[in-house]
Amino acid sequence: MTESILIVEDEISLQETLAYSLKKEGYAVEVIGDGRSALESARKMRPDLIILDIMLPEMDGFEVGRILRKEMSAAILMLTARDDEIDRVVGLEVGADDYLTKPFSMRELLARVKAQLRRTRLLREEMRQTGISEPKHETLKFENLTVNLTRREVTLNDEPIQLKPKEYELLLFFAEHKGQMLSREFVLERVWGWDFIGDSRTVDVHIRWLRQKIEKDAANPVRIVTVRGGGYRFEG
Amino acid sequence: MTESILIVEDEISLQETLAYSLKKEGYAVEVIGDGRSALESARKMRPDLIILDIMLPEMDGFEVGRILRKEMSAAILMLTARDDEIDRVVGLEVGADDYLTKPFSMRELLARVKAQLRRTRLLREEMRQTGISEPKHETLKFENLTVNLTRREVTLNDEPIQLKPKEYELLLFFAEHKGQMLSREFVLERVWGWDFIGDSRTVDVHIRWLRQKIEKDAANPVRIVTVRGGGYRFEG
DNA sequence: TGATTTTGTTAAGGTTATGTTAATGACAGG
DNA sequence: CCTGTCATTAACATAACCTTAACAAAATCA
Repeated sequence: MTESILIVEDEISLQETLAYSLKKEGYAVEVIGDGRSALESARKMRPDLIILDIMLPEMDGFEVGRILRKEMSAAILMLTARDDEIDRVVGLEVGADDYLTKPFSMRELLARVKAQLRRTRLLREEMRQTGISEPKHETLKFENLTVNLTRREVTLNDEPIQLKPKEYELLLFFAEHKGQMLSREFVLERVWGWDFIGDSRTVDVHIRWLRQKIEKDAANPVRIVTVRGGGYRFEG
Repeated sequence: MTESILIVEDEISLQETLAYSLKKEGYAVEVIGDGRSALESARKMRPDLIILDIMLPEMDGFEVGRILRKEMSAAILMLTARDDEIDRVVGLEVGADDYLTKPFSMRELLARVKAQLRRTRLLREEMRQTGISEPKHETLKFENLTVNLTRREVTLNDEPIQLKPKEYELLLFFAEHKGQMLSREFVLERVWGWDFIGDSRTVDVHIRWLRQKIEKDAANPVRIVTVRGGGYRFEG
């Protein structure tokens, strides 16, 4: 399996240098010149790594990174021109996995690319060994509770129940992680989006509403139990 | 639990700068000055990230990195003096996750540390991810005692037992260091956090509670034995 | 043995985490 | 522009928890 890399860079000469060097290393390379097209390409291509310049026409690298980070697990390596962009790049705003400050040597870039892909590969292998990735089921069933993905509908005792959008997403997320303790932070990152800024207690309130709708006795929940000091756990 | 970093660096001034900055960021930091001791420290400490200089007395960074890479999953960030060492560092020989070429700014180091730990965290969470049908749970087992990381649950004779948050974290820490004598101070630093201010006897009290819950006879403990003048040791 | 240090044990008090409700403000659709 | 729905936050209530201090017991030392 050859690994694929998407280069998002508008400077033609750099485009060519990068593409040439990476291809020579055996990667499948695609190049795109502006931010907006980058989104499309990435969605189609599902690359293993994205090399992303900050200065871009149409939509800057911050924004592109922010969006792609949410949508896929590809490693993101950002190219910055200025030192003071580092914090935004690696910090909460984008959450890039690595960065390079211009000017950089090709050797340096190749080294970082290699390191990132190495990590991704390890991750994938682990996931395969533990049998994690699998196709999404049409509906998830738990005794008298079902979550229908295609209809986006939840039933209790075969009766559809009315959930607010966030409640549905939350329940779905818990349902997909049955038996797993989920911290508020993890839930926020995955359901609300990694860039959510706000109080983690928000989760509590939504849990409360969910409980009222899916628990027999909301005051003594058995489906979504709280793990004090940790988070919550869906028991099915 | 706070994330821990092992710094392997012989230059005193750099040691201090690194340790100071990283502690200020909230990490538990330990420093060691030569290659051979680094191995011991790393085995005991089980850090989340290792900052490893190449130039070291006793045993150079290449060798240390090569060995540790095999033994643990900690991220390795190497400090190189020369550009032409990059290939050896990141390539097959060591397999470091990242590197910095001296001289580097503290901001740059912090950014890379943050990015690495973020990845590690994500990777662990992914690994713990259950998938839809039957969860693959990461579990530590000791005869009739199990610690389930995924569920954040402890069972004794297959029956879940109720642990308070600190008790759970404490037991987990001991379980991860089976057979090792752990001083109160070390336990405090890693379980309570390096910035905990207070009496180390606090540990005793929690140990007591743990014993009541996991020992057959709490008055004559065999799982968590006390090492007089030293600390405690988990025997499994 | 008697003195001293270390650890065991317990309970009280302050602290923190979670449950719960309501108010606020954002947003979409009419 | 109004109306209704929803997400978020603040605020308060309650329950669980952690730390400390104090004394007891055990081990160590002189």
